[in-house]
Amino acid sequence: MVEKDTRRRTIHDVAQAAGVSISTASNALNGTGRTNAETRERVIRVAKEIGFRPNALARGLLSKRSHAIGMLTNDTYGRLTLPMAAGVSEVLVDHGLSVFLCATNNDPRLARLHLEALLDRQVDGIIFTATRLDLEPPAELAKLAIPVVYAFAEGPPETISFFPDDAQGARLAVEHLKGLGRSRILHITGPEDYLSVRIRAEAYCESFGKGAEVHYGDWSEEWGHEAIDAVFSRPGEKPDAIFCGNDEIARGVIDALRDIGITVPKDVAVVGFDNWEVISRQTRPPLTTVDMELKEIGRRAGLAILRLTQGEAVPTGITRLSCRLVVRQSCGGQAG
Amino acid sequence: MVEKDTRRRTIHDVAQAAGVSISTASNALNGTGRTNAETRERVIRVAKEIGFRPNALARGLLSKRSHAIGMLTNDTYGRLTLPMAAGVSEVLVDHGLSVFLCATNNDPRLARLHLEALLDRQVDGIIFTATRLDLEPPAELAKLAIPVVYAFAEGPPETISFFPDDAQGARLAVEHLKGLGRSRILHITGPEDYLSVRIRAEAYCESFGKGAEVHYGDWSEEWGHEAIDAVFSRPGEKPDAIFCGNDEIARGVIDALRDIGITVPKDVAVVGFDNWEVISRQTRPPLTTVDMELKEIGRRAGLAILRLTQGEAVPTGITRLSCRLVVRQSCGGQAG
DNA sequence: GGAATCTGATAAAACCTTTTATCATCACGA
DNA sequence: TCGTGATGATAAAAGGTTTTATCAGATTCC
Repeated sequence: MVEKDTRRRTIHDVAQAAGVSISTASNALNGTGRTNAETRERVIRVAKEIGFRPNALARGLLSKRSHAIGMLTNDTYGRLTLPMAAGVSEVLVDHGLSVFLCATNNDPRLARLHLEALLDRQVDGIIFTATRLDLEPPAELAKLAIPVVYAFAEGPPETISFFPDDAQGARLAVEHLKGLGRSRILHITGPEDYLSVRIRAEAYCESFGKGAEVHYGDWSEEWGHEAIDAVFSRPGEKPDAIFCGNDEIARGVIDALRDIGITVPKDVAVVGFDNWEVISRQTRPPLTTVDMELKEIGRRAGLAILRLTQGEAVPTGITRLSCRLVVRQSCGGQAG
Repeated sequence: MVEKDTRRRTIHDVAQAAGVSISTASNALNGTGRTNAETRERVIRVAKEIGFRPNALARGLLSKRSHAIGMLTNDTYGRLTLPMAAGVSEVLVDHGLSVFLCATNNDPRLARLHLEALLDRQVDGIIFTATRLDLEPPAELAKLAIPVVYAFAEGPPETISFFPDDAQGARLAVEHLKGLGRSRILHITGPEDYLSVRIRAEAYCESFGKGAEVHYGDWSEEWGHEAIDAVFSRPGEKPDAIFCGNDEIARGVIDALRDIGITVPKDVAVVGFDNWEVISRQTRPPLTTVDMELKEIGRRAGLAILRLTQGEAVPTGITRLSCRLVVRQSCGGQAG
């Protein structure tokens, strides 16, 4: 009985089958050196026939480029990190780069463990992402010899970071509401110690002007309820629009309004933030909300790493990427 | 001005600094061969001093084990895949294995591209996960020379698959409701062409017995509303409990019940499926639901790959892992 | 004292690929 | 005929690590 050889084919096998030396095979396959057109064709044909694929480890060992990057994330695979990872991967896969995903779960020990593993693997670069903008990235990162890009996280000076443009997103929401004729717009949002919360609140105040009113709380539906109950039970003029810090709060707001007999969007228009579809599509009415374009942030971060690994320069500093307003039915206007 | 040497330290540097040969250094560091205790200590100390870490590429090239695995997933980083990825990573990181995450986005071209990249990188194994149990995994997978494990997906015969135990999960829900004295339990669930939907429905019917009633629909809150409206507007006896196919449906059901003046859990108890916390924690009252323990599925899949790469045998076939009932307030009972 | 055994260290091969330098062959011009 | 250049192929080195086989020296035993 003949044993089938299950070994992977190497360039040695190609050379032997094509009747040339290893170096000639390599030159032919990579288009380097000087090779006769006929031999080159033959080598390529033979390589395809026997199913040769170069060993990335050997290649990386020599070139000192592993064609892999690491993605280090702060959180346990939350909803922010993953769309970004999709964007990163999307940009890189066609350039032959693969992505190691490392969840540090906010544990410094785990972060160091993963970081060391990545360096041992000679990754070409690292993308660091966080769930909160104002969370400090591990200091070791800044000292590495390989490129590092921060996405949804801010690195030290002279590094490269990508963020959603929170201020522009907030303005988008407020301008939309103003454009629909709303004049008493409230802002109900998350905890004030989040940087993004402060930026959005500030942009809201500037854009809306006199009469702006911000209610800080937490990221829950519960809080949306509470805030509405408080606002509508006090005397005086009532708001005709609510700009919410995220979609969960918006959902609570909408439910609370319905409970006290106020119609959305006729009496009060509501805008959310995040476009977390499981929530925003399922509210009644479906929620108009600000999408942070996380996938695009991932794409840009991936592109930056790609350029850096190719030795090109990428401008340092923070790049803020535009948010997009997703119009559904919670504001009235064209969609009714 | 002296240039700082930014090169990574190699075992050659260690050997030189310790005044021994490369082989001795290797033996000392790995505890192989015969080494004098004193020399061994010295080598280890020197290695630590100059910050030596072995190059994983070189190591992998020789040992033919890259100490990395690939995770191939069907969906665009959905909520099912990611808890599993966390579980996988959690098990493997302490064994020095890293994880390549590849999202195929249901595109066969992309799947092949990623698969080839993984093989070129000499990964030690592959975990395939899908968003739907009855989706066919790519056929190439079965022919690979490296171990493959399926998580939340079924491989061909003689392969290794891990699933949540849908039947047990459904029984858990029904028994819980029965134990609380509920006697007219309805099942409102997703599309009948999902295998898991059929399994859960069947288990519900068996466990509940005579009078079982299944309503198939889609995975939306909308559908939960509709179903409740239909059931409660028809004549005859009304249910006192609803077992829902997922948390979104359950949320729709709870909202619909409130709208028609029926109190949860006093008049009708509700159980969900998935324990998708953004929903299950935020319903009013918070939802009692079945958790599929996705992270545990990931852990088991990771463990299986680990064993296989170490040459140990792992029993083939489908392993169904128990679901867990998360008791909140939507059923009454001890939690009120 | 000489053979046998043991100890500790090392040289060299191997893993697979790319690249540099070398070599052989042939054509061509002087 | 000899040198010059160009062409096409190849041997060898390099990358960093592990492993096998070898070697020198010390120890033990008769």
